[in-house]
Amino acid sequence: MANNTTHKKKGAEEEAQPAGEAQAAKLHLLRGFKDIFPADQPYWDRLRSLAEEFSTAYGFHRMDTPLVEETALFTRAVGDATDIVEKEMFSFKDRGGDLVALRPEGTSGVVRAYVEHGMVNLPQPVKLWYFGPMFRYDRPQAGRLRQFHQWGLESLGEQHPAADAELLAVATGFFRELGIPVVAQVNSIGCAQCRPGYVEELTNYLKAHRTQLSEESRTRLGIAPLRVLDSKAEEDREVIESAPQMVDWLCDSCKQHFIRVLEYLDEFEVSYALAPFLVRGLDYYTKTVFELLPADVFEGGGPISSQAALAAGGRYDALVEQLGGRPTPATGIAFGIERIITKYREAVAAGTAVAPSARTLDVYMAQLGDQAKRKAMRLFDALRKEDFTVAAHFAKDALKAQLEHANRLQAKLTLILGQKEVIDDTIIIREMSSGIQEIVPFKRVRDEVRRRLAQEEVRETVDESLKVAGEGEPSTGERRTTNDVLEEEETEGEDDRGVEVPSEEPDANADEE
RNA sequence: GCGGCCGUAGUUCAAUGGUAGAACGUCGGGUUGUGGUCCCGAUAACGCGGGUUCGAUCCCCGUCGGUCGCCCCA
Repeated sequence: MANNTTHKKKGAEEEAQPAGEAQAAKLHLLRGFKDIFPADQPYWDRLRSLAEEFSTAYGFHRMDTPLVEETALFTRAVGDATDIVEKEMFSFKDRGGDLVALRPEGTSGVVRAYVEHGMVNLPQPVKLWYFGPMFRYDRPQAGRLRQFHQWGLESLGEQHPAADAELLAVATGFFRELGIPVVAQVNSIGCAQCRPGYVEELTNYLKAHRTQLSEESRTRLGIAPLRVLDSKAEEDREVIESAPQMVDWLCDSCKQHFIRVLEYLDEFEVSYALAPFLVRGLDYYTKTVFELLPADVFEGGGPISSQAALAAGGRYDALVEQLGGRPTPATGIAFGIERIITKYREAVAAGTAVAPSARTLDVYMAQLGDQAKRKAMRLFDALRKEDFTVAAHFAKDALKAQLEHANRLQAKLTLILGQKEVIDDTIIIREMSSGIQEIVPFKRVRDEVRRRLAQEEVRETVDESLKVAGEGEPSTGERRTTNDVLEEEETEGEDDRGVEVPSEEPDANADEE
């Protein structure tokens, strides 16, 4: 795992040494890792807050588990024959000699915590959610990173099929809210009772058709026959299509369970597609499994990209016991945040989704001269305490530079405090969009800021409603909206809507010092 | 782990077997109390190592990295 790094570092050091005081060696990101820039944050914030909103609405509670766990946890939970464990785990010996790993997925840690802390003794089910980074030492490509983020939900101690359906309901609601059309694919892969029989049948079938299979599938046949089913190789298609299907081999209880999951999906108004050949890569799944794919991967009929799944999950009734707990049924789902953000951006670019709103800046505090600087610092703090978003650059002296800064930050208002204003006990308020500015008594500055920001909001609301109303000429309906909003504003702020000239008396508003 | 394509300023791109240009950005100035436009100036790059060559950023090999695909997965 340290290969590239080591090479790189070695090279860099050798280079840096002879150079002596010359430039230090350049450092850079590890392969498959990404920085998340300020410009990206609105997207992340949106997903994080939406994830929290949906999790909470459906009764899940936040659970954070460590990024590092004993390697054994994952080999036991995920399965030591899976690729995730076999060749993709960031596993290493720590300084104490323990074999530890960066978590490759979220369920294992949650289940470990459930068992370790005796959550069986809590009212069941225990519904938990998490959001955080996962690590897999994979070769990076589209939709795949070595550090990526997942939002996950787990219902522990619940065997009811409604719990599975609920997860799909959360997922489809979430994607609808974001504006990303998805298709839910659902299947059941049975349990320890019925799956072995099916696997045997399938293996026999596949062996019988061995010669028609791709080389890859032939190899897989010996290791994981189920995996042959989701082969994307063209030559496999025919064989797979007429292969025996798990649904026909489900035992009664699995069958009943699956049917009821589907019924509940109807109740939740989740549209889904049966995917008889959907199997999942983690060993712990039983019964229900599902994947949510962006709807557009089905367009054009081409092969479905392998990194397409935006979310996936299923039931894992055996896992808790496998990790040393009492037999406890459970079901869960995980969302791939980076993949979702990619789709979300596409949808925004296509105009089918609304861009996340960036943080706006209410006030920029500009100052000239040392005395003004000091006074501005106090005002800055006062404004901040009133929950305005405020920015300033007290290290800059030139007004020009400060206004440039304000402009770049897209401040709505800039307050300008110079020597003259300090002497007069006034301050300048500049509206950045129009460039109109006004001198007001220093005491009134907070009220004035509040008033102008309220107006600004009204303007934005009006803009929005005009936009939403569409391309037609402004109708009377919209005009009414405008008036309504303004009226509301008036009752609250008692301004006659004099736009830029607020000569209201400052009826003895509380001084603040 | 395997394969394809790619690797030039902070970014997006260009040119060239004799060490490189632009745009945008950034910084400064025009405007020492006024931004978003404009004008002027500055800034800054050939991923690394080796080979071929009188000489390589250009050709070859390797490596690292990026990207896409396979495997696998969110």
